[in-house]
Amino acid sequence: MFNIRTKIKQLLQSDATGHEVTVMGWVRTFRNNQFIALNDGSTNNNLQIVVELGLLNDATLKRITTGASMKVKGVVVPSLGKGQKVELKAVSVEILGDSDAEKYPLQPKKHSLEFLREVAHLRFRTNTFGSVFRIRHSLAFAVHQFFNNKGFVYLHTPIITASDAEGAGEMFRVTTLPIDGTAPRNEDGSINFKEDFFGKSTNLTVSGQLEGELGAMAFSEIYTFGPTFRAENSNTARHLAEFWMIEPEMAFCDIEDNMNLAEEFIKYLIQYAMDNNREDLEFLAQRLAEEEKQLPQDKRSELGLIEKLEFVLNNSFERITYTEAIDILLNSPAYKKKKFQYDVKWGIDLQSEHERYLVEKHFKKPVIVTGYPAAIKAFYMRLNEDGKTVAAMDILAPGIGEIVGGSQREERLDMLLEKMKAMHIPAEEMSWYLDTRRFGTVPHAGFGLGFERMVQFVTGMGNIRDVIPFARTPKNCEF
RNA sequence: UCCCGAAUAGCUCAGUUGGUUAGAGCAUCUGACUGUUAAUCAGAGGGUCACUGGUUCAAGUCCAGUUUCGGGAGCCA
Repeated sequence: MFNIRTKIKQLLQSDATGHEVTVMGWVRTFRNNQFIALNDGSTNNNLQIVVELGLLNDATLKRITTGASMKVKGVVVPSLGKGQKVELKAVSVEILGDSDAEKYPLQPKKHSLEFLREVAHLRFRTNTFGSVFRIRHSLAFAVHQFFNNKGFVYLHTPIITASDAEGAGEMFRVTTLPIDGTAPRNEDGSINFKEDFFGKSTNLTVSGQLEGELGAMAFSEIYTFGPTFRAENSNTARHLAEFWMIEPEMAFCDIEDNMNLAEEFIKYLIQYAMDNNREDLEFLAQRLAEEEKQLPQDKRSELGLIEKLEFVLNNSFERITYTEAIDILLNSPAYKKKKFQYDVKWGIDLQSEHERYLVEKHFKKPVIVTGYPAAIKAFYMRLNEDGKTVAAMDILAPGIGEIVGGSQREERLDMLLEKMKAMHIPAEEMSWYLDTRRFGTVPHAGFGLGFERMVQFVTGMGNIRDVIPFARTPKNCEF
């Protein structure tokens, strides 16, 4: 029975009138006992339903409240009022689900993002989150389209892993053992994980990369796109305990190819949203512009959201080495005026303030930094000729910080073993990983792109909790 | 986790040097109006001032602790 439904987006796209349609959706507002603004989530634009006097009895009129769902059959007519080209003259109205106006939390007015986070189960019904999550969908779809077009194999790497050698952060333990202190013990008092479900200690994945490399060593190019878990006690606007990450891994590929792919990928995603989510981007751009009016002039962005995205599309990312980045920082007015809280010298890890200076002040566009000191990067990154830097690359985006982290991998077995020993990574447990270097090793590279950070960049949303449907952060696991 | 700030009606906020009955706009409810665009007009209801303890004749207001949220930092994507 529901296939007779016309989507509101489709209806509003056409100027055609005179025909009868059936629409279904949720009431945004009901004005004047006569005009219903109906929304079905296909677009932020509401369909105006005109209910003529006498069509409905008082009891039914009272049930048309904000949030109520309904099925409306009517005739599409040119609108007499301003604000919309066409409207629906109702022939019949059926309330599908009532919404108690006294209890429904959403009002036809502006709500704070903080408040809407507390009603995340209903915030999809707002314009802002409607736009954000339609764009999120588009970007996810574009991820698959991009890699599929290039012949990459989508590889599902495991969510539960026994590997704790990655060092990408604190992990969530996965166990079926009791937590009340009665778990089986070894003689030395430690927990006996041989009795656990998998017969060993297991965690939620912090990265699919190592498994991804195994795939690349057969399919040449793979990518993963799945949830990732970090048990870090991070309380910021750009960290989640559960987030989605895209990790391509390419055989026969060096750091240069890796950078090229990452830049092309990011631009592809932006272009896809520009082509397919124009209305939603325009809505968010306007929302941002209004928000910025509250700020003092020096805090406002130079570019609007759409201009920012166009600028990124039309300009190459700046590519510099870590050593060059350090030099720029050392020669910067900010450094000379001692504006940096953290000192700058070769060998340090770049701090947020340093990254922001490079991206937002110096280059004013996305920057790819390569050739980091080996000591501050992961064991699997390939050692450069100089013997002290590795073929790592981080892409830094304005307002977001690190959006991509990647590297060419160390494919030389002896070098890799040496590095693992130096970094106290148990080679025995990683034997399956090392096999790729033992049997037909090839130069290869890959990167990880934080999906939510990408959504943040495209939508302009300042807090990562507002670009994932249900955020998991320290002390918060609602819904 | 660290630094700073905040928590008052369903929402957004005001509340003076501590002072007796805690306010506004919007929302809600009732009525009016009926081509409205966050409709408008009139009226009404609505409060554990985050929580726990303390100081005081008296605490929304001062102090301590806790919780949560926001801004910044660290860890990172």
